[in-house]
Amino acid sequence: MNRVRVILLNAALGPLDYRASKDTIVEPGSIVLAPLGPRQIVGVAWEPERLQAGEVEAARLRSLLHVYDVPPLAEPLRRLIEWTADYYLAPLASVLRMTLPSSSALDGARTIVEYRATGLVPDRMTPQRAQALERIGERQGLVRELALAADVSDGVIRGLIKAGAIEAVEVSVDDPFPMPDPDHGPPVLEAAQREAARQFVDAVRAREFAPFLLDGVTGSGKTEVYFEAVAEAIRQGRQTLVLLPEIALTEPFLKRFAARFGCEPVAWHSGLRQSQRRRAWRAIASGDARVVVGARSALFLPYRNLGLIVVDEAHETSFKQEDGVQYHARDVAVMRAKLEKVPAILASATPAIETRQMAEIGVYKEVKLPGRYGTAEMPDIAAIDLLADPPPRGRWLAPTLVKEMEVNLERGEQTLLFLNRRGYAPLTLCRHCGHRFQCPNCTAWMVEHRLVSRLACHHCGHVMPPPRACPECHEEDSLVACGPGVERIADEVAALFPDARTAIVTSDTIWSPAKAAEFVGRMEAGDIDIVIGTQLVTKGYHFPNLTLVGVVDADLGLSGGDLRAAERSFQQIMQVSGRAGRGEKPGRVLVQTHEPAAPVISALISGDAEGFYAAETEARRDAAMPPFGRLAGIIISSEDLTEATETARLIGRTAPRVENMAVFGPAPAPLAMLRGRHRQRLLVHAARSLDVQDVIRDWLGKLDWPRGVRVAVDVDPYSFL
DNA sequence: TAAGCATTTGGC
DNA sequence: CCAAATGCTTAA
Repeated sequence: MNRVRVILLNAALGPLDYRASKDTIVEPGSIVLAPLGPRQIVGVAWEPERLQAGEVEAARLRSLLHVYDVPPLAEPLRRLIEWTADYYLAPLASVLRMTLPSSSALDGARTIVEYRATGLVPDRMTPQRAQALERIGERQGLVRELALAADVSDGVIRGLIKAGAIEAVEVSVDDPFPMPDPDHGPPVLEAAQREAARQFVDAVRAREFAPFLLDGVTGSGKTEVYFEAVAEAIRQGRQTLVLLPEIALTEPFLKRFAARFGCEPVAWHSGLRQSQRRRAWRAIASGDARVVVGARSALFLPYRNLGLIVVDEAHETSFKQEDGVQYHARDVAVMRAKLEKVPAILASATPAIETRQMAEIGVYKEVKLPGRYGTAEMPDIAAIDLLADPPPRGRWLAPTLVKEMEVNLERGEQTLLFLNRRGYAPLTLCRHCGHRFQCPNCTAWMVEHRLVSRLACHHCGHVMPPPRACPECHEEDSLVACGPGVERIADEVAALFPDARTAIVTSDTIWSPAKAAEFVGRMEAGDIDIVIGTQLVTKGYHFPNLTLVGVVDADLGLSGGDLRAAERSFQQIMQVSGRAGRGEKPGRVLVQTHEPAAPVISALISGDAEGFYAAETEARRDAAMPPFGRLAGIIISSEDLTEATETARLIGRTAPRVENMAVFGPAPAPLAMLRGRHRQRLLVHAARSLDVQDVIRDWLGKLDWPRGVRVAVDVDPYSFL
């Protein structure tokens, strides 16, 4: 009898021991099916010495039901799972869940039976049989398909099978993915790109951990450069993982990849169907999937033979997972590269201060691309002072911007208006009694979406039809929209330029790779003159005829006031500006602001990115904020207000006194209610040298709170709501 | 996390 | 009095 320690896919349970018969060796990493009470549940065998479990005598152990016939999770991945659970204070089972597919994908290789000719001539030949054999030739398929192709009945085919002229072959339904060809479409690189590519190729060959920051302005050809590293990994028969921030980005990426390597890579994202997920997972686990492109969740897949990790648009905050295990995919990617002993390339035109700092102190190697590729120049950025040059009442586009749009339209060039606000208006109120429409489940206004005629909460998804009368004072037609969203800007554009063809690009209109592809197609064909979009359009698109960008409200991002507000605004406007003038025509960017003198705006206009970064970095250093200090948020939530506040107070009261650590709060979270749960927050601020996770684990581990109260720890938080 | 069992609630 | 709803325990 063997004792096997198993982590079950159950976040509430620690590791449990099971029995396996003497002759079945269950090595660590094996995926197993275990009985749990009356249920059967998937789990993974683990090194017993690495996990504590309650001692259960051998006689009481139950037997494992099954060991799945898939490759066991390799050691580097097991260590990554442990590290992630440890660092982000998450249950091992929750991290493990991101690695494993649904149980149907684990079942044995599913095959179907197909038929093909053996070349054997049957003893008894008939005209139908001769016709069938002739027409079938090399073809292989189901009986029905062969009969159809040969224009004979099923019976004829069956007869031939019996006679031995046609044989059965087992075929896997998990079709292999096409193999990318590293020499399919080699690019023409400029000198700086060649030098950068050479460093990456060398690193892939070295088979050692090597973190890089690939830093170059938008349009400098970063993708072509890291593609050379991907090509090298393919040549070595090793796998590459490319992380992208959002699926909306994947479509143009897949096209570029296909142009370079002759076929599309394997995509991994939440939109995959069950069968696609199964096929991709198995190909990744077997090593057959050579290049995998995915969002965050592709990070924990069981690559058998990883050779390279790339994080594209590495500054994107969407790499931070905000529910479940609150991990930062960029940071976990670097850790995985370290454990797998492979290079990691973080590519960005506007790297995060955290990443720049790592390059600064020499932990990451910085590889810079100096200018834009080819003849393209960086766009010219200017501010529009909304106090000096205000839009007419009830309008949001300043006359200067409108004039530029008009000129651009006449020239037949494309314009992009950027406003990071979905819907028509962020707030609706009654002009008679002042009633404001609030979400019943969240501390948030209901946002009007006029295109679908709904009021929607952007936090919980609650929707309602816009009422004709105010629910408070019952006055009819008294509701007014306050402030602009992209739909309202689109209305304004339609009023100003009735003949212009416009498109709204937000997560409401571009919610699938197919939608993104359609939009890209229309842009490239010149079927769109003016795009109005949210941050979705700041990402990775390349439209040569897009020459004017208008930032509708540059001050919006600064209102939140968290530690990264200025940095984020800067990155966002730099990225959206980077969409302009990517072809031969120069680009122009107009930034509407109430505060043209604000450091962010003046840095953008003067092009002094370095100065801005330096000042931000110093401010962070002075305040001992990340990356010079550490933060962790503790979020307490419950449907019951009293329980939430009581628990938050308990946690605050029992905060340990530790040197180099301060605890702030509890206080009601800015989003005091979310999805029907009342929320309280604490913030832990500590020195870099302190193991905050350990302190918090110890602190919360001693406490008890009512069922129904959730306490979540957000290590290295990005959201302070 | 989810099933199974015990206890409470409330409809008639 | 019974069925449904709610709560608590347990899992190797």
